[in-house]
Amino acid sequence: MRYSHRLSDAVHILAYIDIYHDSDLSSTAIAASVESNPALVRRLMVALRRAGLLATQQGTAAPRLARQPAKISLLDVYQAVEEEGNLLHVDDKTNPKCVVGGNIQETLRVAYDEVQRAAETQMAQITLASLVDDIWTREREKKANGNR
Amino acid sequence: MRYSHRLSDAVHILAYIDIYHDSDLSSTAIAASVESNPALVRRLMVALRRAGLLATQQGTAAPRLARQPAKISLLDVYQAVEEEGNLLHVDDKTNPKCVVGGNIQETLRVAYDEVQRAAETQMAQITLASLVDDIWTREREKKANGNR
DNA sequence: TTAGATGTTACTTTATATATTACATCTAGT
DNA sequence: ACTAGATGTAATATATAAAGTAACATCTAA
Repeated sequence: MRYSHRLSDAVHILAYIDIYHDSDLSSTAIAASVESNPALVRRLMVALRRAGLLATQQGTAAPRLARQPAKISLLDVYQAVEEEGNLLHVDDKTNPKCVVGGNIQETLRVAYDEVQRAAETQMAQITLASLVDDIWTREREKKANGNR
Repeated sequence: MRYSHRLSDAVHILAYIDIYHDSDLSSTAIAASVESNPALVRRLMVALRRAGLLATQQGTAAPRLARQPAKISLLDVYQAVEEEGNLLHVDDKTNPKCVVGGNIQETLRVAYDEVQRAAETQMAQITLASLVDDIWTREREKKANGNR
């Protein structure tokens, strides 16, 4: 499969807006950091706005976080940008005439739901604040190593 | 993205072999239940054999489970057939000159690893035996409803 | 009024999971 | 040994979804 980077890019956008809140926050500037393109950034920002995570508006006003970083979880971002929202996928064209083919779809759906819940519980415990903290920690470490 | 059904199809194969152990277990027969094609089934069976879950051999011998269904977990199957094995994916081409772009990849990798562990812990608790039980339960319920 | 941004759509490109085909290889049964 | 019929394996084609691209309407602050 071709992997989706929507979640990673959305976190990137939010972290960028938090860290560079006094600089250029245009979709073009953010896209340069993501190494993607402005339209994709804008589409993701719309999804984040609809989920109540980001305050954006047309015109020249800079976007800002709609909640404190500590109040935004990875799960919030995941649910904002991954509409399908399933980490595992059922094969939905099995043979209904067979005991296995006729029932395994529902069986797997229930099992996958349990896995999904476990993953989402963990995602709920990771905040944008902790991710931004980690980014800064790594940045400091890089500087310290570079100056040795 | 086009969703991968490797895990679902692999579980399907194992459940089929468990349930239909006295019938035709050729890759062609299994492919008819999966509504896929024999080559895909064979490729998945090779992966399952390499992981020690399935005993197959060339020639006419029927495949059989290498372990009891209660000793085969969804995690075992997942690790057997999903070589990449990451449910979430880091965008690996961010701008290294930016504080965010230069560090977020590693930051997200650590966070995603925690989510992955939570999901895998749950997968480890789901066995092939419980999945096959669930398939039979659904089959009985369908029959009961059909005979009303 | 206007510059410059977002919101939005349509289309193109690219990546990759699966389907398809073919054939080498092996084994059980004769 | 021979053969039928199965698996193991690779090459290629196809389908599909993610991301890239371009264009433009819309809005807002100065």
